[in-house]
Amino acid sequence: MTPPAPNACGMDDRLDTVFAALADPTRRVILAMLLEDDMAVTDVAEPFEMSLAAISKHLAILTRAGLISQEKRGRVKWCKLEPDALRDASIWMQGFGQFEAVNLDAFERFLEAELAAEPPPAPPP
Amino acid sequence: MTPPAPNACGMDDRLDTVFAALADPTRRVILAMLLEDDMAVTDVAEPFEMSLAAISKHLAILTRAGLISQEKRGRVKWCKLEPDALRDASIWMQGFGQFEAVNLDAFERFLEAELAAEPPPAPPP
DNA sequence: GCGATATTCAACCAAACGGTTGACGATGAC
DNA sequence: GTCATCGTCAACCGTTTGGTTGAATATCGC
Repeated sequence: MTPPAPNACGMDDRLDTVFAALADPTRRVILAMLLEDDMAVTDVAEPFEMSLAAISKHLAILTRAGLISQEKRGRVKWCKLEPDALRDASIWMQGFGQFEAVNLDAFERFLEAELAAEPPPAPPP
Repeated sequence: MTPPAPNACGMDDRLDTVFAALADPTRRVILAMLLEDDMAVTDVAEPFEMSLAAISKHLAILTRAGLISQEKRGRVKWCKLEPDALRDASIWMQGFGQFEAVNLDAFERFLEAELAAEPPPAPPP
């Protein structure tokens, strides 16, 4: 069999870091907290029972994955959710990456056609 | 602040294992291979440049995450994609905004339509 | 300048990960 | 029965991960 083209467009490393970042419950909770509002590092750490340094490391991992951005204003560093970084991962999950952009476009057209045809079945509550 | 309810419904451990499983490029390629067809462990391993035992471990991780199932028929163990396991992860990601949850049903119909259109490259029987 | 606050850095630790090799238990072919 | 094939297990190895602590670096308020 042909080698399974593991990194067709360089997106693979990105997916590595994004999925790895999402694999930790602390980091997922942090993302959920940032969904409500931007927060300073100290405030992010406050509800957790671990050291500030540990939270700082988690935030660095989230930043490297592109899932948040950090901006220092004065002596406090503000953390901001960057939900766009989830998009690639979401797209991968739809197509498992191996169906190149061409097919994804086709899939989108397919979805549009479907939505035009049927009334959508009201997603589960 | 209130403790950030890290595991509201017990889905958290599930998400841990699913995202961790997806964080490895080898495993993502395996999932993509299984998207085309069920495969025996040996056939899954064939295109990779690592030992069969390593692939066996990867498959065990994917199985523990619920992303595939394995059924032994005779002396060959068949691996089958279980895309439903992606649903929880997708729903979690959906909480972060603008992307839709994976529409697996639509994606499967799309794949069937595509496979009916083109002659497939004949995966191993 | 001085002390308090905010954050990271550095060194360390235990545990998990991703890989190897070799032995092993099933199963199928003959 | 014998032999090859399929797949896992067990032990090992180096690296990464998730956490700790304590020192260091900015920055703010005074």
